[in-house]
Amino acid sequence: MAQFNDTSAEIPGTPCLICEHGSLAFCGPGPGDADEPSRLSAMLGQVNLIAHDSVFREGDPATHLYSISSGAVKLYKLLSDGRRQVTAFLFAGDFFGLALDGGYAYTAETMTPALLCRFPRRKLEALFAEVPRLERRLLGLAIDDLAAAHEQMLLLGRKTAREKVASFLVMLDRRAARRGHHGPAVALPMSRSDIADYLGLTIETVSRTLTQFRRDGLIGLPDLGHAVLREADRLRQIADGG
Amino acid sequence: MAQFNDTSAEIPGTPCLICEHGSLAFCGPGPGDADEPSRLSAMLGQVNLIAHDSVFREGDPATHLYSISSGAVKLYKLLSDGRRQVTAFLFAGDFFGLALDGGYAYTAETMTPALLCRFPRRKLEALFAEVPRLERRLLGLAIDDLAAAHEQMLLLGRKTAREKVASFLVMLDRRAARRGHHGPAVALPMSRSDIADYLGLTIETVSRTLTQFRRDGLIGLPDLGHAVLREADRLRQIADGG
DNA sequence: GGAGCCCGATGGCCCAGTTCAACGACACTT
DNA sequence: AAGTGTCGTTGAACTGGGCCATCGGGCTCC
Repeated sequence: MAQFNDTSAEIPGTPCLICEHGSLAFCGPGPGDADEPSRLSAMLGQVNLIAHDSVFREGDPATHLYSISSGAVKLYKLLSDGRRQVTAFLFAGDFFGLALDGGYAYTAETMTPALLCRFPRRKLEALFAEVPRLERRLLGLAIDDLAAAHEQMLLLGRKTAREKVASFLVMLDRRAARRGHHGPAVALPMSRSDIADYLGLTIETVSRTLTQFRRDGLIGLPDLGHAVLREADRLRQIADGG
Repeated sequence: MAQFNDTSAEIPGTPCLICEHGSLAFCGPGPGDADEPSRLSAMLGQVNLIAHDSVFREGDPATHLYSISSGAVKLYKLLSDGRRQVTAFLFAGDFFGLALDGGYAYTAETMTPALLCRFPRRKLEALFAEVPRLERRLLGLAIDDLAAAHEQMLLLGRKTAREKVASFLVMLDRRAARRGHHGPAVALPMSRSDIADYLGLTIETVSRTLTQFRRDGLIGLPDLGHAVLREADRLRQIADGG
């Protein structure tokens, strides 16, 4: 046996798959900084995780920033009695783990097998001084996250179950398109329970609402892991409260 | 993240009222940057607004960053049919208006007469190159906001009316203490309607829940604009799902 | 291959919170 | 001081979505 059997595998070829995602990922190189990717790749590590694996938990010391090379991740917070709020679904090119000394504000868990790039926070901060553009990009990403969080608050606080589910499908579709997935079906790597905890609903209501959309011809449900938006415009209308 | 979070500052006599708030405000100078306050004050403008005045609206071009010198401000988003989600209540020392080129993600409105400091975004960005610590502090504040937003998602998606109102009172109390207000009563400068739209409830439910807390001896309601937390620990317990 | 298990779908009932309505307390105006 | 508008409280009835129970399909593991 001339081979290692390391679970956190080293990836041959490119030093960081994530950088292929370019402008979507915060480690993507910019036009004017030819030396930046190599500096970054020198300090980043890769983590290979199976599905339903925990990346870190709420309150853990925030040691790394993560970026998703492949796979899907969810973020969530818990109440003491087990009630859960999923605050984000993340896919290839997305990043997470931005936190202060108080520790991570949420738990991060894979939904599928996933390859993550991670950067030690301390080392990244040292690099900020040399590559200011890096910090600028991180601030931009934080602002994007903030806008998404505000949008989700509007959904959770003021939308009906029907509007919530429509918003969810439209959001997944838009983000899949942004990642270059233009197929007819949107991937649903998360469970119905995850969807319910993301939308502030119960599993039953999510299930019923999806069934109703299917009966109304708005969507197709070829299998549990996919949805086809047959009437995307109508869904967008429903999502916005029409 | 001490590097992001280093907002501790001693405030000498400064031309900007906002800087009196020291560590709370992002324009407060740091120990090592003696020339920073003057650079900042050179580019900041002050805005004096009456109560219930609009600072900017969702979608407006994001020209300035704002910091509250005195008064109280609310942020909110609207659905097309008028449903509203208040996403934040802000007080002296808080800042808002962080946005990218897509424009502001929310509307900002005063709840009381307010004195705001504002910084032109473009000029501030130019200053980032000279004073990197500024950008670091802004990133730290954005991360704080993000954690608060996640906490609010948990509240909106998974807490009961009783837990929501308790959380709201406890949050106001904690933040008032942070601003140095240690009196017996918490100020409620917002209307019942604002509270309802912040908690994802109706005015009636907020009113009934406050009355119930008062009957149970948990709070006092000396007048419409104040609440006294008589059993703060019990309220904290309720807020966390106990 | 079948026993057990997990997950999602569906039906029926129920309740927390909404909706509708009335009313009282102020503040401002004439 | 009477008229009017705004805001908060309270009561009564309603309902959207939660809760509980059942069922069925696909999976893993003997």
